[in-house]
Amino acid sequence: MQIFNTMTRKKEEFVPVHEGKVGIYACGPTVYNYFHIGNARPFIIFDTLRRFLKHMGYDVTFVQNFTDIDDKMIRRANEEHTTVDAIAEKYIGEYFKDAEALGVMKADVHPRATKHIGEIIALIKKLENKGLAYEVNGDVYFDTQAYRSSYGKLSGQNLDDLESGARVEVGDIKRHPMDFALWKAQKSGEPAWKSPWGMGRPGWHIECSAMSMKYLGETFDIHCGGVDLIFPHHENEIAQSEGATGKPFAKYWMHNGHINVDNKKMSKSAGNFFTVRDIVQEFDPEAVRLFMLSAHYRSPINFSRDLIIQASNSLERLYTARNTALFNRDHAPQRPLNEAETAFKERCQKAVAAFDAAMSDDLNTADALAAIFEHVRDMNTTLTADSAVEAIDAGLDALKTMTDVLGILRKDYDSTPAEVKELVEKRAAAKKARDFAEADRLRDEVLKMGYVIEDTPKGPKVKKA
RNA sequence: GGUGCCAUAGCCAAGUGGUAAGGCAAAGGUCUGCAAAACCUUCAUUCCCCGGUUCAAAUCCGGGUGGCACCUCCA
Repeated sequence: MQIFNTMTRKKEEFVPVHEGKVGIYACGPTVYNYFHIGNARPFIIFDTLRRFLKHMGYDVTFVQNFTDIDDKMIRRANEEHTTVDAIAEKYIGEYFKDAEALGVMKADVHPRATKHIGEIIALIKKLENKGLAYEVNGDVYFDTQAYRSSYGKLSGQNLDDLESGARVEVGDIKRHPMDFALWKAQKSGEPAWKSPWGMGRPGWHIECSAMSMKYLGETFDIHCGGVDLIFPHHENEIAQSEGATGKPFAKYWMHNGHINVDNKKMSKSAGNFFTVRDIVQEFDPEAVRLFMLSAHYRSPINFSRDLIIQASNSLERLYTARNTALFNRDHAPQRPLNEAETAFKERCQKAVAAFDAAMSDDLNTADALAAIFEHVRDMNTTLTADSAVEAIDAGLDALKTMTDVLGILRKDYDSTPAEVKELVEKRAAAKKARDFAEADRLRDEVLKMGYVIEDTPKGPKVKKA
């Protein structure tokens, strides 16, 4: 497949470091709160990347960290009058709830910074020995001057340009404004770990270097995250990792665009900030997922209720098509395919091929969705309750293959409760007796119970309202 | 100041040189006891504007206009 690599600013053919295997590191959340829809985008996008690579036959190792120690964590713990550890435990649990609702699979490894202090210290030590880090009063900083020639290659900026925009703080003890903390000396009341530089805690960037290399090797395939992480976070990860090992770090860098609200960046202060927890109270989480996949992952997208409703309606079309096929399948004859059905089966394969081609083009999910909708139209026009079971299965299998990659259509075709079924049968009898008033009354009753009746040549079909 | 991105129908959106995918919404029709769903038809001679290159431009080049992001540990 082709992947747009932020490092080269080009689409490149994906060639894994080890044949048949892919190692992916995704920057995960700081677990100080419920995550917001902006966080949800990379989770969904890179979960989709993972699913697609698996579908293409790769053995994928997916690593996503939890940042469980930093300023925000400490602040939150103080606000809630508890410990940083308790905050982490709580919001990691909440992360998994929301992630599951969105169809985001658990990573193969979810490393936490505080469980990798040893690896972090070892990495800092290595940088210190190479002359790329220095200690001041218990803080340790990365020496960007000593790494001058390579620093800035991801963000496409050199140190001189960066300096002009850098904020120099009064009383800064760093040698250079662009130097960044690898280790922070303990301040009173903060959690701290023992280190060669005294009690302290890791800086933000170093955890991702230490944990990604631990689980994926010093050189691995894909590193991903939001665009805002390009600088400084990912730039610093490269400096730390390649500085320490002398080897290339990640081969491909993928960055998703932001979600805006009213064309403005979401922010708490602007009051246009939505957590996933809030949104799923009102909308189907699958509609949120489909919304995220409806545009290319690198484009900025606007979030609004209207767009979630649009996505929700699109999703409905997909579910209806699947459920209709499933209903037809129950009445369909077991017989060899006729000519038209054989042609249909071939088109099913073509649909999946078109889907794969779209996804292979730097994860063009919008184009991939078009392949799904075209297949759905084909199913709706070709398949009936008189189609061969094999034909219906071909249609359903192709649909499932595609929607599984996108992580949508995850809900089963619910079985109808017995009391609803009974009313549906009574209505069918009334209808047959041409007592339409009674039939309509019973249909309304069923509707009140949350089910919709649709008449078909093979009898009534029931679905949730 | 430095570094980038974007502009396609009422809405969302794909399309990077060969004559505008797909979805939502809307309208008409077929089917239906009525519905629902589905299907058919309609819905951008045109892709922000002005120039240029080319047999050919939404796509390439130049210049505008408008919007957004990073350089603030924010995904």
